[in-house]
Amino acid sequence: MKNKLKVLRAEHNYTQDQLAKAVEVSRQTINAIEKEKFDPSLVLAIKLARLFNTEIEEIFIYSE
Amino acid sequence: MKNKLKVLRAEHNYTQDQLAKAVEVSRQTINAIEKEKFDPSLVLAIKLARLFNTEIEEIFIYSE
DNA sequence: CGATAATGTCAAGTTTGCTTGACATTAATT
DNA sequence: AATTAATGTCAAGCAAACTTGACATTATCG
Repeated sequence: MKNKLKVLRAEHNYTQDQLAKAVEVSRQTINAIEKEKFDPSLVLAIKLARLFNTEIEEIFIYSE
Repeated sequence: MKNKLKVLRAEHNYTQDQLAKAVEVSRQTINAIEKEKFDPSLVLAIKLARLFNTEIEEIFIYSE
């Protein structure tokens, strides 16, 4: 799964740490997702979409 | 998190087993999600939304 | 009623998401 | 150049998602 987290975060002027706090996960989790080490849980994906005022599938692109 | 899986599945005339196969998980996983034992992964949520031609947040309702 | 399909549930095990803590690298500021 | 902020990454551990296998209960149907 690909994602546009880093871009969205930049557009909204958040550091990884600030974003982590805003969605209540650790900074390492945000970093790992940006680096596509793993995918977020559904709850985290929802929180991120809401924070950035967009749809989950605008952030997370899944093919197949 | 609440969800409308059971209703959607009924509307589309799927058995739990058929749905499980359609989204490539076990029947028990579908059952557990319907019974709200746990939430699906993001990938599974996306597959379900696509199969039912709807949005993730139309199926999975998260508050807070 | 009796058979079969569908659903519910439990246990045990694997994988994945996420945590804390630590430290190294890179970018920004002074 | 030196300090600080931000990011990258690793390890160890816990929790949640998901698996297989088994069996019990509830619907459906001949």
